[in-house]
Amino acid sequence: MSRRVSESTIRRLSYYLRALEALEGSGAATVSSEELAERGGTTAAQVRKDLSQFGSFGKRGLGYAVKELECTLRRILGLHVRWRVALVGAGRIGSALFEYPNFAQRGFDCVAVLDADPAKVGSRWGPILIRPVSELERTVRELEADLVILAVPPEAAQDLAERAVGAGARGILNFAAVQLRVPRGIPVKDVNLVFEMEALSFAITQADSHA
Amino acid sequence: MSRRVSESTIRRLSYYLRALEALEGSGAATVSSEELAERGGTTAAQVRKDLSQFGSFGKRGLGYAVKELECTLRRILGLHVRWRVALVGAGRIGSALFEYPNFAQRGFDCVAVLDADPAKVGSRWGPILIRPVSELERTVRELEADLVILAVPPEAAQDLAERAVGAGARGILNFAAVQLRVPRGIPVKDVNLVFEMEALSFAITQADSHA
DNA sequence: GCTCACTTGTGAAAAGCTTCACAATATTAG
DNA sequence: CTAATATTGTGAAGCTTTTCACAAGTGAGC
Ligand SMILES: NC(=O)c1ccc[n+]([C@@H]2O[C@H](COP(=O)([O-])OP(=O)(O)OC[C@H]3O[C@@H](n4cnc5c(N)ncnc54)[C@H](O)[C@@H]3O)[C@@H](O)[C@H]2O)c1
Ligand SMILES: NC(=O)c1ccc[n+]([C@@H]2O[C@H](COP(=O)([O-])OP(=O)(O)OC[C@H]3O[C@@H](n4cnc5c(N)ncnc54)[C@H](O)[C@@H]3O)[C@@H](O)[C@H]2O)c1
Repeated sequence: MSRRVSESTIRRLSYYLRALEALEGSGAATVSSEELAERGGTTAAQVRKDLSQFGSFGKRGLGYAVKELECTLRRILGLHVRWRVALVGAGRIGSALFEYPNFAQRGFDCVAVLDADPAKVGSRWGPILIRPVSELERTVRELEADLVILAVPPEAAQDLAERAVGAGARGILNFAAVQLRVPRGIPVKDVNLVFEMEALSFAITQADSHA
Repeated sequence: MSRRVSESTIRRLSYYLRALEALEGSGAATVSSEELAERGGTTAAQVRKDLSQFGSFGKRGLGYAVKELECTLRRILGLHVRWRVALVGAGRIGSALFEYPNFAQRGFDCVAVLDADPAKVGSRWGPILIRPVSELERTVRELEADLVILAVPPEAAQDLAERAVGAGARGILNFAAVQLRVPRGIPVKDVNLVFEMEALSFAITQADSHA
């Protein structure tokens, strides 16, 4: 059943899951690939291909059972368990993320916050005490953090990534604008908002020069 | 010269530009596709293919002139002009973005901040006065904002996107977890951090079930 | 000038992803 | 039970992106 699944498929699964949640709220019991496609911004054929990589979840003639597919998608995405997250960098982005209620709602629990700034270390964010980043390894190990969010300056990111992985972290969400080198098998997701803005800049410029 | 350029190519161009800036700082005058690839997390052949879509910028046997290529990439990405940005939603993400110095450094100037909350409207963020979102159209039009950042709740995003585009906005960076429908030719970039976390969750779960 | 080491630019091959098209299957109505 | 209608699951086709491989160009050393 499982060969390599593409990044794009995974992103779409997340969209489908959102769509299903919305549908469940509105009381629908089943949904067609057509409708799921509409909400996920893709095509019906793509929806079916995506899902078929993991099994056969629909009924011909009828569509997919909303609740059941929702549950299946959660399981596929690994969202049937809760994830333990350590946040490194208690700055502007770090604090926005920390206060973002969707993470916890989605199964991602922030179990620790770390920072290098002595002025921040020791202060409290709600129930969480900000720890010195020198305790990164111990924190990841003892609190069994699965995921690490790096919201630190670019020059600190590589070192922190290595240390976190060495201590047992299994995946990284990286806000620093550097290409992290990590051991094979450790997934890294980069978020770079400037790159997104640059892509907009390119698209507009391109359109202009063509007009 | 210009057929359709892929999203992935554009993202890599951004990486190359960062790499070139770093190289310029370290005094190097030329750089090979090999070295650029290393820093951009890709392969030498990919670098050359990416660049060749826009012209021939290298010298065989030597590589690329750092300063020159940097300048060329800026022009390709449309970063030789400054972009005027309106930020809609002065919440947690909005304020982190507003204070992020890299945007301005990169040519993206925040010319207005808008919010629906009467408690926020009228207060100042540095030199900027927060405006009521009812003035969105007028603001975009009068301040000639090119780009709009939507850092608002999902249910407000579609309406605001339509209004912004109607008033002349040419691109959107969207933090709300909805698939925006906009007129053809208006680029939209979605940032969804929960989706990134879910992709990590999937990758780890997948790896486990395979082990 | 000639050779050598190096590196680009690019057509062609390979790999990956999306769309198409339709047989297979389920439900409903008569 | 049969016909009509709906919708999935999937091989094959089509398209896009990446990788390969190498001719062609460049500068340095002698
Ligand atoms: N603010 C934004 O909107 C934004 C947007 C995109 C990307 N980013 C990126 O995210 C990262 C963080 O940005 P920010 O705006 O939150 O910066 P910030 O300066 O507000 O916060 C960075 C935090 O990291 C801490 N820190 C520095 N070195 C550290 C280390 N070695 N170990 C642990 N903590 C350390 C600092 O004390 C600070 O609290 C940067 O790489 C930035 O480029 C930020
Ligand atoms: N905080 C995060 O880390 C984070 C992460 C990922 C995504 N997001 C998404 O980004 C968006 C903003 O998140 P946030 O955490 O900053 O939320 P927030 O509640 O802190 O801020 C939202 C702001 O939007 C304003 N607003 C509400 N309706 C509006 C309208 N119609 N017009 C203009 N302004 C309006 C509110 O007054 C508030 O100031 C949300 O869609 C959220 O899901 C946030």
